[in-house]
Amino acid sequence: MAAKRSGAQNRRPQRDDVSSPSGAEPRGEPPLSLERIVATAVELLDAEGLGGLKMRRLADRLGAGAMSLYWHVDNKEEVLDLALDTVLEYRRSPDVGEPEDWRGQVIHLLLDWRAAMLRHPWSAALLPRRALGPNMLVRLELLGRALSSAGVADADLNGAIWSLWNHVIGATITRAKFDLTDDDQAAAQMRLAGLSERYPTIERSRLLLDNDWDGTFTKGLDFLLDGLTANR
Amino acid sequence: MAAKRSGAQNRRPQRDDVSSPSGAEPRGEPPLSLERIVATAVELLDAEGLGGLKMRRLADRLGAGAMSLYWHVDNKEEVLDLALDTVLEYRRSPDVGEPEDWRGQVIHLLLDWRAAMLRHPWSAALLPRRALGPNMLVRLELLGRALSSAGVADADLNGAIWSLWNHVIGATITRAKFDLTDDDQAAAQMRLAGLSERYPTIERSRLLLDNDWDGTFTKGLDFLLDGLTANR
DNA sequence: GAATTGACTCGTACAATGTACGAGAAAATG
DNA sequence: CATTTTCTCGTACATTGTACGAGTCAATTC
Repeated sequence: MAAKRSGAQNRRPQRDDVSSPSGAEPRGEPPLSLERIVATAVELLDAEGLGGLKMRRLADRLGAGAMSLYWHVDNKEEVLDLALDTVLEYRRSPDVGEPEDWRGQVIHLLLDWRAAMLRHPWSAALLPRRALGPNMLVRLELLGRALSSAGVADADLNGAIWSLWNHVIGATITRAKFDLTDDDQAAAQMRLAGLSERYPTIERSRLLLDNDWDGTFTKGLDFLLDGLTANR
Repeated sequence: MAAKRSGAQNRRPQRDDVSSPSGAEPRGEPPLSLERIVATAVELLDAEGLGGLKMRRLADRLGAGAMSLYWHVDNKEEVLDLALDTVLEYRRSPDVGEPEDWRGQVIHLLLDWRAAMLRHPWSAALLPRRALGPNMLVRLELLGRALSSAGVADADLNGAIWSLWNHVIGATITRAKFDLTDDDQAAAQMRLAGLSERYPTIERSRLLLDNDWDGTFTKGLDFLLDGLTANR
């Protein structure tokens, strides 16, 4: 028992040796900490993708031994959870905007959300498995507030939140997938062309090619918001 | 080179020994085949989830050696791809419905889609990574056709398809996640309660508890369809 | 019928990876 | 100084995907 770390903050006592006299470590590596681990994990994920995050590699980047991480973190999953939630932190825009423009607020909220995830494409793949971290909850809370202030009835609130959330999730995942498979994209349309008798419609519409992701996203968003407010 | 299998069908020459005289194999195991491998993989996934699919385990279930699978399949990823697409096969409902009821068709299409995925909850987690298999394409094709016949302009077609697709994806993933974390659900609301000052809205609406997933899904769908047809 | 080829199976072995364990170092505390 | 707490990390192991190559058996060719 007595889980080593639990919720312990890294209360480092400010190890104030300006330089270790024996210059074994050329780099003045700051000490390990949960924050540093997560930040570096995000770096690594951004640079190498989901598959690139190995505990050993992460430790290397931190100038630490692999097992040192495990004092701060229970396991790799926790690193991923924390990395995901970190990336989802909502930085309130300086201009809050007039509170009466609820629709603009919602749209801003969701666009920002989607943008945050697209900045870190690996985050999309984590969504299906990981739990909701505090930053995710903040976003849901803000969304709920905006909708509520827009006059969405309490009975419809959850449905509204989930619908919009689903839109973000779906759009982000789709977008991220097609970014990753990049070169596949042409190949995919090729494959389609070969079987164009079976898929005439999507072959003709070139569904897998020139897609206006941003446009699709905001259009779908408009439809949802229209619908949500239409039935009051 | 000469990739062992490539697109080769398993053209088994019908090994017609009714029973091997020396009863070494009590079980009349049918021979290995891509179909059997994928079918068994789906079984395993249904029974044990994504993490439960190990090549050795799969081979065991098939009464084969682990490495035998690799003649039929390039790697584990391919097994997952095939399992996902198998599960997404569209079985056309016997009553096709009148062609003029395009909206009913679309709704049926998407409900069926979602139902197929929820029957196999592991499929949701695969969506972000895997490519589009033939069965997925069939579904997109049918969706495109229905929308097209509904009068959606060609210019809007892709946007419409993707919006609806995103809705299915998002809803399915959200739903599957909350199914899996089941017991977490109560815990999640607890955690929320502890921090209810920070998340008053979603705490009050009990967002993480009593959710009417089916209702949310069809309602959001209605909004999207309304919007899609409203602007003609 | 003998030899060859090709389709298919599978045991062994290895590399990669997450992490249990426990020995320490270093700082805080008494 | 002694003791406890906090933190680091080398070693070792279990798990898992899969490369390799030998082996089996039927079909084909000579």
